Amino acid sequence: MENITEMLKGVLEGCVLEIISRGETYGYEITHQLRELGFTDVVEGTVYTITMRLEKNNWVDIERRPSTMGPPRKFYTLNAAGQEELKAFWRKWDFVSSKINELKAK
Amino acid sequence: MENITEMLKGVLEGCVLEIISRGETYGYEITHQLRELGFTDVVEGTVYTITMRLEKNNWVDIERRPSTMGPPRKFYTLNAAGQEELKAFWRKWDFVSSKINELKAK
DNA sequence: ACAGGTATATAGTATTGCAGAGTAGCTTGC
DNA sequence: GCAAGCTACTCTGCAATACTATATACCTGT
Repeated sequence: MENITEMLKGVLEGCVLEIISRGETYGYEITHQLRELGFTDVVEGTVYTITMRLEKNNWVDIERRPSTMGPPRKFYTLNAAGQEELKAFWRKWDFVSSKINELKAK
Repeated sequence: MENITEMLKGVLEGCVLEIISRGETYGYEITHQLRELGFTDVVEGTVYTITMRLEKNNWVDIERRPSTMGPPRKFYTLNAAGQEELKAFWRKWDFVSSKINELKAK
């Protein structure tokens, strides 16, 4: 897919929230899930800046655990504030996407 | 609607392209059309930066004409490159929005 | 004269995704 | 033992974009 960078701004964070809400997970795995979704160019650095933001905003709980596959993993789970934020994200997404599809159809 | 600024990044420009493609129009009117669409907080300055970008990228033809309602208007029409860009925008939108809706539904 | 709507223009700021690189742990094969 | 390759987190600097705030200017109505 051609360059979709700008279009991902403001939605990638929401996608990460949604992925974490499905169950405890960590940065590297989130990256791979986003790529599997179709956003093939997402790199670890990008996801890292997002998870750092989630931490800073206190939307996630964190637990560090060792891995047999490499260095320790930092597992994230959504806390109450994070779940509120996720809801807000989908509200915004439904609004914006419906408006844009309206424009497209008209 | 709560703050949708970040979500508009990368799509607002496409909306402006679409609006211009419907027929010759100018910045101030584009702003009002976006507001009518539902993006009520869009201001003239924002649209101006977008139209400047369209000019810079040579996606529009420009004609300046006097108005009976105030200062002269700068009318925009999409040229061939602009129409290509509009098509590319919708391709990207369809891709990204389908992936996000897929994530939402899963 | 003044207020208010119409209309373009611009400087400065915040947010966000990305490129590029570094550090570190574990497994496999030579 | 050790290099290669995957796993995994971290950090810096950058580019793109929407917004804030303001300035300028034209016209109409009071």
